[in-house]
Amino acid sequence: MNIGDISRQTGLPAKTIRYYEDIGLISPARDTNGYRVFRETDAHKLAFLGRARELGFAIEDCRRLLALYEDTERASSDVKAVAQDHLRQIDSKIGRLQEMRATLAELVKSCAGDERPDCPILKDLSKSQA
Amino acid sequence: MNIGDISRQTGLPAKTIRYYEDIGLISPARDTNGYRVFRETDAHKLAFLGRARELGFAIEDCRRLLALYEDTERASSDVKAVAQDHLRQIDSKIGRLQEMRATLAELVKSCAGDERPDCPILKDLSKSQA
DNA sequence: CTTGACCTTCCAGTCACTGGAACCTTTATA
DNA sequence: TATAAAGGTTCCAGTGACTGGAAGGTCAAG
Repeated sequence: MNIGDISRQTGLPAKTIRYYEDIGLISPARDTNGYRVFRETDAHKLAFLGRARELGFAIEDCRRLLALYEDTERASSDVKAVAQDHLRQIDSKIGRLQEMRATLAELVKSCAGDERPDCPILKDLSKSQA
Repeated sequence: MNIGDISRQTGLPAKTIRYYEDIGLISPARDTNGYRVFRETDAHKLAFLGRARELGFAIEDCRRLLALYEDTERASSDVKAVAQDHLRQIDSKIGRLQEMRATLAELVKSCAGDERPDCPILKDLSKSQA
């Protein structure tokens, strides 16, 4: 399988796949013409990576998860720890976004949105301390 | 006021303030020794920027908002449009994060987290299509 | 034999800073 | 007065996870 095939199969852009090789997440074989050759295991790893990235895991987390995936002696607690940590980070991100959202929604609601210059949004932004 | 003073006053790192000058958001005067000199208007602008960034506005949005802030002929609808657009983006971000969170929480819950290798998290990540 | 669809590498850009080096200026202290 | 500490300056490189584009090699079809 060439990079285009695997790209279609996994839904990952070819650029991304090359990048993953660059940073050592995968090491596909090479054909005599220099083309990358992807086998079953590469396909599996890429699918794994794609799914982990979808769940928001950072690349370094993906690296750790992939290592655990390939280590049949792993403890599930190690995997769980990575996931829990990520879950906490997602929660804090959501929290911060919801704070922003609340303030912003208030401001948007209070702004007439007409041709006049008077604007509570700008008023809020320009006040010294929140 | 030197950069250190304004940094303490606004809570923005000196590095950030220099960066804001670099990209043309502010243009503080210069002393004969080359030091930046910050006046009231600079202080106001920086406070404005700090607050807008806190609300998650992108730098280019900040630039637009600052321009509107300084344009006394502005229409509040222009401000509102920027804010609404940002609000929509925050909402979509929150939505995506909540989806991740839901899946991840399920997986974490289903994982024993002990010394055994069996792990539903890895199982999920390795399955071909979600 | 050429066209077009592949593939390759390498370099630069994204976003909003942040760290660090190398150096200059001002202020406080011995 | 010498010096050291605490400020200031510029410039370059790195962050994360790609993405775009240039310049060029390879392969199958007509």
